[in-house]
Amino acid sequence: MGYRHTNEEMLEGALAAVLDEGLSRLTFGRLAKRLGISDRVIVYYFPTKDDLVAAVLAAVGAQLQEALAPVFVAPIDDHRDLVRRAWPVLAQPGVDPLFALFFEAGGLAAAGVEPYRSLVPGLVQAWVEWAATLITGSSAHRQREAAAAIATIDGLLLLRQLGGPAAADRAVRAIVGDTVRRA
Amino acid sequence: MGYRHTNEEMLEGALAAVLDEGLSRLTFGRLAKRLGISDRVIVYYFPTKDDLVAAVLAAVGAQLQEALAPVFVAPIDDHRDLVRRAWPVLAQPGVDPLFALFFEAGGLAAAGVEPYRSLVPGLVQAWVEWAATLITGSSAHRQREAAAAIATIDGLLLLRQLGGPAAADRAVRAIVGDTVRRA
DNA sequence: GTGTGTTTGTAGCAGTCACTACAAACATTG
DNA sequence: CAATGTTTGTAGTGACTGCTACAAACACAC
Repeated sequence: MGYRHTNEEMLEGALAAVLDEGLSRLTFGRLAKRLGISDRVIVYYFPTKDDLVAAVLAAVGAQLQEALAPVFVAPIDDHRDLVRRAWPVLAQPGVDPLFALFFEAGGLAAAGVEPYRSLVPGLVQAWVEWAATLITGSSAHRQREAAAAIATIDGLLLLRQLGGPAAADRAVRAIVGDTVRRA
Repeated sequence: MGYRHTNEEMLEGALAAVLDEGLSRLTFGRLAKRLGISDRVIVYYFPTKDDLVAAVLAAVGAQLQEALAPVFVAPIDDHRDLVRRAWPVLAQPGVDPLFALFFEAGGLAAAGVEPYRSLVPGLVQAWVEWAATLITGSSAHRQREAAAAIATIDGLLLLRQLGGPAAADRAVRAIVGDTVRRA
């Protein structure tokens, strides 16, 4: 038998743990107990808590992009086009806990808490840039619409977290409902 | 000379403290040190930490409404109309720290952390309802546009916190179209 | 003055946290 | 076997947390 634990296995466990309990309850001790191992194995692979959090946040970012990938299969005209297509995808189960994590990390980043302040903006920027490459039109148009799309989706999902699904659905109807027919 | 401390004075100090350091660094000890008083005076007025946090969050909510009040002086047609008028107001200094607090509390609420989970949704709901009363049109239209306005503004300000002012400005341009008015 | 409410000093509680020291058992490679 | 890397046990550090106990000084209303 090989060694029992690997970096990836523990990262998966950590991701499951934070999806379950949130970042604020991620500790060496709790994660070890959850995985049924010694806490010092985790420290062996992630020498500091920041190392662990950074790895978890990277995994969250990857999961978020993976969750949004189906939205970007077809060329996108503008941010409202994107929201219209994204909303059914964002209604899938598993999306809300993922964004709950994102908002928790984003809130801590906005509050200046390390290591979130240093890590989350990079995630958002990568996300916007990735969206920009999948929108049609001029470079300026793509950058504008990508930023608007990320902002709108984030706002809608935050409203869903804090105001409930009904309020978010109402907001989506207002945003994509009045269809302006423009080229 | 009267007693030295009142509920409101300490609440003001607590609000200033969280605007400075964030909710995650709000403790009895730090607040007392900042105010130059004993920590047990704070406990005397706010017997538990949750009492203190609840009072601070209520104050934050009031400040947010106060900051947004100038937006709602004129009748609002729809959420894009609101965003167009709100953006110059939201560029005022002091708005960003206030929303950083809101996002910190919202993130913790999304993560299920008490007492945020129990307190923040009420704030958001009150905010949406308040906005709905100031939008013109039918009841359904007002509710839709109010929810969309809150979602859009939150998304834009979150993008400003995490992606920088330039990205947020780009997003606003895409959302409100070419008729952006700047002050 | 008496009674009641406020402020502070001093001290401590029990819990959690990230992190460390050290030794021993274990697996893998060579 | 020898060398190296991995896992665990036991134990502990120092810092911080919300919260409490108790007594004393203080302000105020009556």
